[in-house]
Amino acid sequence: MLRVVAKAGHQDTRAINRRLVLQSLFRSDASSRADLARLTGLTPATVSDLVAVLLAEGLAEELGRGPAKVGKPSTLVGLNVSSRYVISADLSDSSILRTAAIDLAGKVSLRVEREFRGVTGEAAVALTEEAIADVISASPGPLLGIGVGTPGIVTPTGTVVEAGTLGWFDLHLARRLQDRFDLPVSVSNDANAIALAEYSYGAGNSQNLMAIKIGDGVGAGIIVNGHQHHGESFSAGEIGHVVVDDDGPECRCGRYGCLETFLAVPRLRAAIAAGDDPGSVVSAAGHRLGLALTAAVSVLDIHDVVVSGSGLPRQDRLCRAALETLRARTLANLGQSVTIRPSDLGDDTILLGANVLVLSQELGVA
Amino acid sequence: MLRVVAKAGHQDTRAINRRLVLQSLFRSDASSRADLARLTGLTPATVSDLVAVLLAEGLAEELGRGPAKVGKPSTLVGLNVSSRYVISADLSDSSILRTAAIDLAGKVSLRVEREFRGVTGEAAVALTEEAIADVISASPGPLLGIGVGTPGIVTPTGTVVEAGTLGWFDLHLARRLQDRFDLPVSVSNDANAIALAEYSYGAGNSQNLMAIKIGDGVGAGIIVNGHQHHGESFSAGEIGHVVVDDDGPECRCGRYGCLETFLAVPRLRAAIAAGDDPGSVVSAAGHRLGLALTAAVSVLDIHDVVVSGSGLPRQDRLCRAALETLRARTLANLGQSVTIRPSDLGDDTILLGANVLVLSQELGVA
DNA sequence: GTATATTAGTATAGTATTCGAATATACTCT
DNA sequence: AGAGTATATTCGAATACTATACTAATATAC
Repeated sequence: MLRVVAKAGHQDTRAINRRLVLQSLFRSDASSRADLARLTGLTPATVSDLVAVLLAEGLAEELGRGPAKVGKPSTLVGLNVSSRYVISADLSDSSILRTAAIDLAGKVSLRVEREFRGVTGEAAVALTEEAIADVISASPGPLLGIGVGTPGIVTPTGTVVEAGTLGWFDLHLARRLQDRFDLPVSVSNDANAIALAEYSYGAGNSQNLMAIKIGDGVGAGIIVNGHQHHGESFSAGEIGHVVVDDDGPECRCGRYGCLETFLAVPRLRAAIAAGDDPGSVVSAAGHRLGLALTAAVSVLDIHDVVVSGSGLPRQDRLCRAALETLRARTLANLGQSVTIRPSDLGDDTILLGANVLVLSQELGVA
Repeated sequence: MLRVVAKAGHQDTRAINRRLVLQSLFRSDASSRADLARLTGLTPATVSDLVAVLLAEGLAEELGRGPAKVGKPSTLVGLNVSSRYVISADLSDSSILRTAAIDLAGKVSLRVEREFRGVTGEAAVALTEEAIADVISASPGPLLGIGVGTPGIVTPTGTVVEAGTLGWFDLHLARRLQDRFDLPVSVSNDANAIALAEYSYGAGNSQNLMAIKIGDGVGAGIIVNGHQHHGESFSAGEIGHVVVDDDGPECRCGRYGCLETFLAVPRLRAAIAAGDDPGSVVSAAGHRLGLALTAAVSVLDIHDVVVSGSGLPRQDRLCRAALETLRARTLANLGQSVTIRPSDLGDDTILLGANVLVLSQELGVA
């Protein structure tokens, strides 16, 4: 079991209870202090105190009278969704760099995009900083922090260990941005960001979730027990280079038959362009995905798998094929419980995931 | 990210700091209060206070003078390893029921075993209670709690959802034992218990670990980020019925080519008895294990895989074969970091795991 | 042999934060 | 109008931390 690593003092108690109240505010549009006390288990006195702080900070706002019942009428308190904004950046697309300001309700209220093709190394850092600076300067309110979703291997402290497409190696991106903008910065792998977004804003509501990101490559982000899972060397989710067919085509990694060789968008496109029936191509790819998922899903007992990929054709069919294969190859019990579904969060998924990261880091919510 | 679910008060602060001190005591044989303060980050005054409590409870004991250096000599404080005992039960073996009393150092100080073959349902509960009662009555000191490792699907609250071999379905074993013995009870799946034991007492020292239990069936226990992972329906680790060969032999689950059909001890024995070369049989089984592990290990980025099975022949060879297959089928980087090794904790692994469960539940250590 | 420095541990006062109880408030119901 | 009820605040007690000062016991330098 996880060792306790830090001592606790009064402020920690306070921080936990504050988070509890904030979480309640995030979940419902309006609650009275009495409601919050019941929800959190805290005494009314403590809740009043905490709410006063949140009101003073502007995070919460009073919303007038509650419904009239017997007794003193309640004063409703709600989250002030436009009191803070998160700056999010999505570096996962090799052709376009997306940045946005997102309010506390998760609504994108401002967007800045930049042509991104071919930019790597320091130039990519500079371009990212530029775009972020633009959003910040036009941002509609005070900022909570900056969240970034990037391809590659990322540590929880925001160092990009390796991101080949961007030419980044051991780049402490979080520190760079922190120094530049003097704001808290959180960085996450793009697939992990998708998982976070799905966890907080998606259709499912389980504590364990896997998000498959299909693009030029194939990766996965995992939520285990409500937490992002990074893995021993921060490489959790590396599913693209699992071999699923010993006689498969050559992969850019040098092996043959990696999942990526069947599932990456360019491969799918190429197969379809070559005249193969699109349905069959996608089904075959889904089958391979199912092969790779079976063991992982079984071992983790995950019921919620989300597939996300822009420009990915026939996602429904892909998911169906994957599920079919998975069901044929694991316990009936598990197979019946698992769903594999396309993401329904659209093109902003990674931006939203980066937003969740900051919300969770800075406010302890989402 | 995981929602905070409970409010915090003064006692929680206290509990966390107490755990910190206890953990330090568990880790080293003797430390001065000043050492503990440095280790935990707490002030000397707080440490003194907490140590006083632990001394009063008998959990800690003073051990005389520390080494003479400049300044006032220190008084060493250490864990009193015989101040509490955990009662552990291992129900995983279909022929023998093992119970033991284990001291705080993890040493088995008393053993009671019972013939177990064929006993199921209520009779199995009765037999378990009997054996536990025997250990308790002969136990060498005050008890911390009861820990049980059992086959089957077990919830974190100690309900055995399903344990076919024992004929248990929806049995709230923890409550039964709690009512009978008036002690805290923790119950865990046997493979999970092995994982816990390896995590706390094993050779590795990573926060992510997978333990493969090979017996009549095949299961896995997983430690993710220092925590036991139960999965969405408490079935995490179900790896035995992942299909690894479409043309494999029929499995008791009705499918063909499940991992179990290659790896379960009876299957291995049968193959060897049939005259096949033992080395080849084991290698082939290891290969299948590697197939099943590849995706799971890749997705979770686990570096430490432990194989445990009593009566399992040539474990070294099995592990080597599994690793070889795994390396051939995933990223070189990951493959190089992964180790697959036989357990070195012997026949008491599950007892020790159940012990860890109780230590972690009741003292917040291990 | 004495003064000084150093480390251990405790005692005391101050502070943060929660909790419980009492109280003020403002409404509905009769 | 008066009783009843739920909301919210105020106030004091309790808890457990931190900081600071203090005592104790030793080694070391001279």
